[in-house]
Amino acid sequence: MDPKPAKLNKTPTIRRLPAYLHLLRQLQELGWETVSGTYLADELKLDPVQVRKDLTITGIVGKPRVGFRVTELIAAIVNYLGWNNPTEALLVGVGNLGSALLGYSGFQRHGLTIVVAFDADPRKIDTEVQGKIVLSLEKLPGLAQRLHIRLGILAVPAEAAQSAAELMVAAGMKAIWNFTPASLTVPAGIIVQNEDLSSGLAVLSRRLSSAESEELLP
Amino acid sequence: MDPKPAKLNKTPTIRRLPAYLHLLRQLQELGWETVSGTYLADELKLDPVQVRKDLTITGIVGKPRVGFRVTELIAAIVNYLGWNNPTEALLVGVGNLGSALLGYSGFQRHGLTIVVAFDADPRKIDTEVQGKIVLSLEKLPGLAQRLHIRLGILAVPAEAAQSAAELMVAAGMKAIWNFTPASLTVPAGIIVQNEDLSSGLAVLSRRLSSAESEELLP
DNA sequence: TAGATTGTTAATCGATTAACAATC
DNA sequence: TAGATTGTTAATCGATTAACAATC
Repeated sequence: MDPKPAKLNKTPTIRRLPAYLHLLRQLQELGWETVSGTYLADELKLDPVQVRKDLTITGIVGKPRVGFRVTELIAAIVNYLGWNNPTEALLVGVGNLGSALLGYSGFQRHGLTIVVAFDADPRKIDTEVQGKIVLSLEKLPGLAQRLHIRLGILAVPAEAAQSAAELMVAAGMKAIWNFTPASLTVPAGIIVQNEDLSSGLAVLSRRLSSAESEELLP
Repeated sequence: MDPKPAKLNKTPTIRRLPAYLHLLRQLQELGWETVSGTYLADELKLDPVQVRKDLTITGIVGKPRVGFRVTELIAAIVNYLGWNNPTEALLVGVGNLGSALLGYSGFQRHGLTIVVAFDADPRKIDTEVQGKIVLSLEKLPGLAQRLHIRLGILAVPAEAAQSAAELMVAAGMKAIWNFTPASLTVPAGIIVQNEDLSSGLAVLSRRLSSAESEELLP
């Protein structure tokens, strides 16, 4: 028994796993049976040591001189991420971004299905967007509980984010995937995963302006 | 002159700046003239020391017992990120995600305008999506050069990502904002910023399944 | 003034990278 | 076998957190 309970977070590694997975699936289609960590590193512009270390998290061991079995590695990553057992989610906010998320086929491939969407705008209510029905927000609590949905995707305007989050929590959501720039306040134990485009844009903007100044004085 | 040229990367700090900015703008609307780092930390669930350290990157200094001037801080962040001088971009791939990006008003607010979109699908060509004209990919090189666009947003299917990226580079793009799961190979000096939803989903999935196992054995 | 808040220096923590023995 | 590749231990690097003097 450790005095400190061992964090075991490994977020940077987890973030890289989908890239490994994507590449491995391509290799699998090409008929590769094994692949070396070195090769994966090359393709993904990563350090080979980092690749090997990352892959240990899945529990897979490779063979020296040979590498890793492609099929086995794919299964291990998918399993580690829980992408083999289906998760159902609801979505709140059917604007531009919300509609795109509704129709995004990438989620399906990772075991995530958005089963229903909600919006406050009467013109959208009871229509279908991307083949998914859009309901009034009032129906959220009842439906969420009946369908045992515990993941909510939040894509409303920033001003509406906190109240929508509260509605979600009251309706039993255990996790909120927050696509708004708002910082949500939720009870302890509720998972909030922020996915904000503007932080990516911030990094990109800085890199662009650094590149510019280097052009001038190289 | 340093022997090592000083990295000065600070990506984690840069990623947090948009959150400060969003909150500061809210406070400004409420009429706040000054705000303490402690308060910002509280609202954003960050460490106060981290907030103060982050803000130093903008060059702004606060007053003990008072805090920071809201307007000044907003201006400093906007300026640091280069969000006050407009950037024009083109977008390739007008699928679900591409359409959402075309219509995403958040970019506008950060000085980024998508001026034109391109797609390979003849049914989309010469239509308007979100008020933006969609052109044939063939027209990209000529138009990009004429308009001096140097940022390309990539939202095509993964299989088409590499060739679209090459087209962009050939047309003079200095940076590619890559919304596909593909790992792009580009010449040295070209900036690639990956923005992959699946890495966010990976983190969320792990957090969800950890939470589940804790439910069983608390 | 007293004390809340700042900016900075030092300590801690975690992730990446380097070095290397094991092995197929 | 020889050597490419693995897994692991140690060193380095960078970011976060703690401690604290300065100051309004």
